Amino acid sequence: MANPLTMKLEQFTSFSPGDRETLDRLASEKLNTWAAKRDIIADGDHVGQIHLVTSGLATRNKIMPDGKRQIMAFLIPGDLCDVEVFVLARMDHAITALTETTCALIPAGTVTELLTNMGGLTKALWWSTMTDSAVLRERIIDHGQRDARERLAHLFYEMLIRYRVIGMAQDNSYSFPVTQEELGDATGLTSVHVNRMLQVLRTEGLMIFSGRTVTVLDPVSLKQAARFSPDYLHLQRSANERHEIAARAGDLL
Amino acid sequence: MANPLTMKLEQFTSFSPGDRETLDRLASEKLNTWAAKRDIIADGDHVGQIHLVTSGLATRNKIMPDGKRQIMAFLIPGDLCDVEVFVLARMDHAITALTETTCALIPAGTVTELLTNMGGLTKALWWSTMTDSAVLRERIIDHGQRDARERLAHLFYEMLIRYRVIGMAQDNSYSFPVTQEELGDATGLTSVHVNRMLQVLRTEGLMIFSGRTVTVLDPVSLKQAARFSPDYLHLQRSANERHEIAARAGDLL
DNA sequence: CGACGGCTTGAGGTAAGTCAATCCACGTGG
DNA sequence: CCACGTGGATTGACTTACCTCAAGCCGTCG
Repeated sequence: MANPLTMKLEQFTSFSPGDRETLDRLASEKLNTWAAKRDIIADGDHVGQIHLVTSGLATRNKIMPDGKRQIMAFLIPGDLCDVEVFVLARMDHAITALTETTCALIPAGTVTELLTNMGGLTKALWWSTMTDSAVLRERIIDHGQRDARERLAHLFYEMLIRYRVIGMAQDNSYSFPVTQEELGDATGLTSVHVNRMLQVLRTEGLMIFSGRTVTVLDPVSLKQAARFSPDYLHLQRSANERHEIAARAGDLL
Repeated sequence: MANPLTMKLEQFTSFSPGDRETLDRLASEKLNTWAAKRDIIADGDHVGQIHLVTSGLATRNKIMPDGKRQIMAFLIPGDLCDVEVFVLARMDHAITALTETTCALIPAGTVTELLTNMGGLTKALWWSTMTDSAVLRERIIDHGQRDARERLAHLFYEMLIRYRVIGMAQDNSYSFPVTQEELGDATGLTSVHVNRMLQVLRTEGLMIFSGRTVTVLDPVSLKQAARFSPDYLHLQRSANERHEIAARAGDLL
């Protein structure tokens, strides 16, 4: 009987018998089962192996500080839970079993082997992809959990950090040449409503968006208004290196 | 002067001098510039090289059939446009310059080299990651473009395909043991509203969700109600192989 | 100067949320 | 075998965040 991962992958590629055998073996070798409502991987976990769902149903989810839960994806047999292992230090969300769920654990050895053979460019590609996904997930949270004002605050705060990281922010302001229409298309709002919320943020003294430039007046309050939690950007390196990034984005995290 | 990609990546890792040199070279070797409002990569394009933004501002976006635009991400210097090259045949969205934007093109040679050295498992990981991202992007479109009924229809239709692909759907029905509360957490709706919309879908004769089981009564109409476009799942192989998948999900695409 | 793209403001409409009661299926213990 | 508790589904009445439509404004560019 074919395993669900191979079935999925065969939708787009043909495997050599060797590849298929490897995949089949990985998918059946080291199994583990979780009861319903149990976390397969908890938010913040550092995982050294990859989990492949082989039966059951799980969710990729995040519990917000206010207790609300955002489900970002349903995981069914054949789905991988935590490819982020490759490059990111820790999970920025949880994987939770909805029903009894069993996973195949792709052994740490295989993973570290792949990691060590990885060139600088490949690693760069993975990191870029993984953080992009994390940003996409945050955008889903946006819509589920944040209202219009919070969403805009979040976008502007995130962009400040991203421009800081590449050295293109001057202090707390940066050039961001978009129209309010485009802000609307990005946040799922109308330009009319974007306009009104920008006024609110301005009168609150949090930030100004004018002349294609964002000026953050009160970073702390803006962060609060955005209900911003920096972990999803994965900018934190090990503690003894932290001073290096402090110069760029550290105080925003 | 450090290039933005290296600056970004150094937030999480240290490079060997050799790696850094390679990255710096790739980021400056083959440059190309696009005027504002031009597509850097069009929806449906098949791309053989990777685009790295080095200056300017672009969006990752999708134009819907009704003409509305959903911006899924802003791309700033240091961001990669199309890592999907690795495994997916074609782009399922566009990259558009907002202002004049220049990109470094990572040459096709480098990319194919990486591709050929890729083992079956690595390829599987990439494909899984890339389609997961595509599903995440579709979820963003959900919130920007679809109302509650369409969103639920979309979720149920997508799950039907996914269960079909792994051989776990019987005809047009599948077991989906979630509560209406959980459907709400996934779609960004309240359980109350989920309930009402499920009733609508039922009375319209499109589908029934009862006893933890989804039964699609009218797949064609459900697909229409969901405004479902299958390209983001990347299940289409080359034309001469298409008959192979017809048995599983083909008629749904 | 007029045209145009983008911003601003106002008046009304609607999809979805909130709150709260009721109902139903079930499992469990007396 | 029935009483009860519990988690989930259902329904109704009311509220609200955001949308739509539409007009007016403002700066810029040909």
